[in-house]
Amino acid sequence: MTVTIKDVSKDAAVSIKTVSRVINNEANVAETTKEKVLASVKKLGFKPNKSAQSLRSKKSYMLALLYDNPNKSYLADVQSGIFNACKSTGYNLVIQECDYKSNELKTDIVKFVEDFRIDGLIITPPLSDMEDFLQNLDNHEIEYSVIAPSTMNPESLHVSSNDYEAAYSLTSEIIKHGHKDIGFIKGHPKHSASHLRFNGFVDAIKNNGIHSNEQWIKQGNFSFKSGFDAGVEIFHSEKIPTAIFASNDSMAAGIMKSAQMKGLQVPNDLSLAGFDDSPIAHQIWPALTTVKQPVEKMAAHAAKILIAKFDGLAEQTKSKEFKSELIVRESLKTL
Amino acid sequence: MTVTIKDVSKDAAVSIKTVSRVINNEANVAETTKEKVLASVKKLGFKPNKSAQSLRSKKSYMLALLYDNPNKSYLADVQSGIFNACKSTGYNLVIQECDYKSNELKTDIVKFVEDFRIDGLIITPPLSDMEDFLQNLDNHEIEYSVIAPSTMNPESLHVSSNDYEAAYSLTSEIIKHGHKDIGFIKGHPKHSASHLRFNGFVDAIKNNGIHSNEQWIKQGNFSFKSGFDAGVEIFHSEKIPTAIFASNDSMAAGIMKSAQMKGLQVPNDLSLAGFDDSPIAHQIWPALTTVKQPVEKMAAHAAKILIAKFDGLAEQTKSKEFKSELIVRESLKTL
DNA sequence: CACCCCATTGATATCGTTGTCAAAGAACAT
DNA sequence: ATGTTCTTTGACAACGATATCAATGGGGTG
Repeated sequence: MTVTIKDVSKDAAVSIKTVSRVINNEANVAETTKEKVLASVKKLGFKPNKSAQSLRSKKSYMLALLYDNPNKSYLADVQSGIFNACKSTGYNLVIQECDYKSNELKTDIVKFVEDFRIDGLIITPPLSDMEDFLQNLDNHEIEYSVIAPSTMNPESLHVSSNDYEAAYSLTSEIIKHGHKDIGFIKGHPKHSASHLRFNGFVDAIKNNGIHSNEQWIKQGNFSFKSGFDAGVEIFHSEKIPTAIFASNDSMAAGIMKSAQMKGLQVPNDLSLAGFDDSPIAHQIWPALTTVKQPVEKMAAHAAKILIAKFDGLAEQTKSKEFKSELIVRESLKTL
Repeated sequence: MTVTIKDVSKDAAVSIKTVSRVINNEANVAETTKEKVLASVKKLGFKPNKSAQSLRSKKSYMLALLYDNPNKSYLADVQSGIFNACKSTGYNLVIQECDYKSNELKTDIVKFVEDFRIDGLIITPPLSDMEDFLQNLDNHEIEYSVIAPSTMNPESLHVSSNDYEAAYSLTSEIIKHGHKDIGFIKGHPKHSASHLRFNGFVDAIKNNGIHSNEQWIKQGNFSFKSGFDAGVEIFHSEKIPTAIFASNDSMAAGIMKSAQMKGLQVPNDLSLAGFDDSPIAHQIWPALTTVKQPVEKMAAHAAKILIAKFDGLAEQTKSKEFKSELIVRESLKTL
């Protein structure tokens, strides 16, 4: 029926332990025996039984993705990246939704990891921005890898993005298009990305000698509705900006809705920019100028560095920062 | 450290086999012993080790979701539903992307199931519409549950939706709003949903004594771009319809873009309707009239009937049709 | 009362790996 | 040649569940 390690050991005329050594890449196996074993493995089409490995070695070969209510397209991209990274390694992914506001979050997650014998966690914003949450994982010696725009702990496994620089250059691009009256919608205050993007905006404004108007800077929370509401407020003031930079595309779409309801034409009366290049960015008209992050690649890398650590290959795959790409579309007009 | 079945058996003063019987809900255990065991399980916080169970019983406790390039929000909803259904049962989910056009699809999937010892598959359109693919699974005695608008084989495990009725009533709604010149954008021809939705449209038109204009009926493939292209074509003709019903929201958004580029105002110059209630439906302005399917619930049910079959509870959870809900928003105007 | 049957229970083998530990042999130093 | 160390290998136990099959005992039947 199914081929076991025993069959391979017979075929290769070595002990089962030696086969085990070979398939686990252990040291101290003679090159010739190794080849012999690998030949038999290939010939018989042997695949180690995950359950048996897991039972004996106390590893589950399961990673868990922790998230709290991201937009669906971000989540899908993250998952897709992780799955691709897992594919060849024998690891699997489970998904765990969390509530970052919950008081029991810390204990719940520790319990979750223990109950399901999860080998490691992949953590997305805003959970990745909660220092005490990560500290607690450290205390319990739970392995994790963080996907976040910035990282407080350079020792930890992480992938980051250059949100500050991207926001800076997108703002510069808006200014280059002749805009001087620029509004900004902040993201969810618990996400470090929100602050980085805002800081990038503020510094670009300053360095270009432009005065920013407090009235045009609104607090949002990354949701479509928060963008819409911010738009309504801004368009209510006596003077309105010629361009608005929203911290993500959903909010930018919300602003576009409020603008259109007010009779303002994008981009003729108002230029708009978002962030993330989510599907909506090019499914509305005019399409949004935005910033595209390689989310899928980032997630794949987050999984890879975690798995590399388990397999003792930590030297080869390390924490890394990924660059974003500016995408200029019709929503940004030259004045 | 961790509590095993042995600890429970000691605590409850029974054999490990009896504990096993209790946690697996086997017959022929005296009520009193059962209670005794359950008390110990609770007291010690015992959780069966999945790997050991899996190794001995030859079940993997893993379901796989098969999909081919759906939109991300649909995929996220499906996953979320399945995860919820799995949560309490001890089953896990892995995701497998497929290419329905691939020649090796059939053998690849059989190999995938065998390699990973997947217990059962959950299959989404358009894979669920490929008769020979499903037949092949049957031949290999692979268990699966299908999420699809229609089902050719009433014997199979499936959840379906009432796409025909929903399209019929949405069309009727459009007609009730005074429209007589109505266009239609078909979905991807490999999806049975496309035909059901189209048939619902055609029958509603006919039964209301309205003449349909072939020029306004275009083939799409569910993508934003195909909707956009269809719109460009339609708006090119001498007479344009007063309303267009697109087989999904992405295509409706595409039409909206082409309309706006042509200077047509939605809904004043053109009413629009979509299908699916994807996020974009209410993130554009005017928001789309559409049909909402309980995707998450459907997916959860698909997982449940599969798991119920494994646990020998097939009688309790059966295949089922889910009803969609009409959502009328601003994109539909009364003439 | 003897007999059989069926419900209940347990002792032990088993699933397919990895861990432990010891043995054999090669390599090197003395 | 001898002792020492290091590399390579294998026999067997162990991981924590379920499967097999036999034992026990209470209840029903003739």
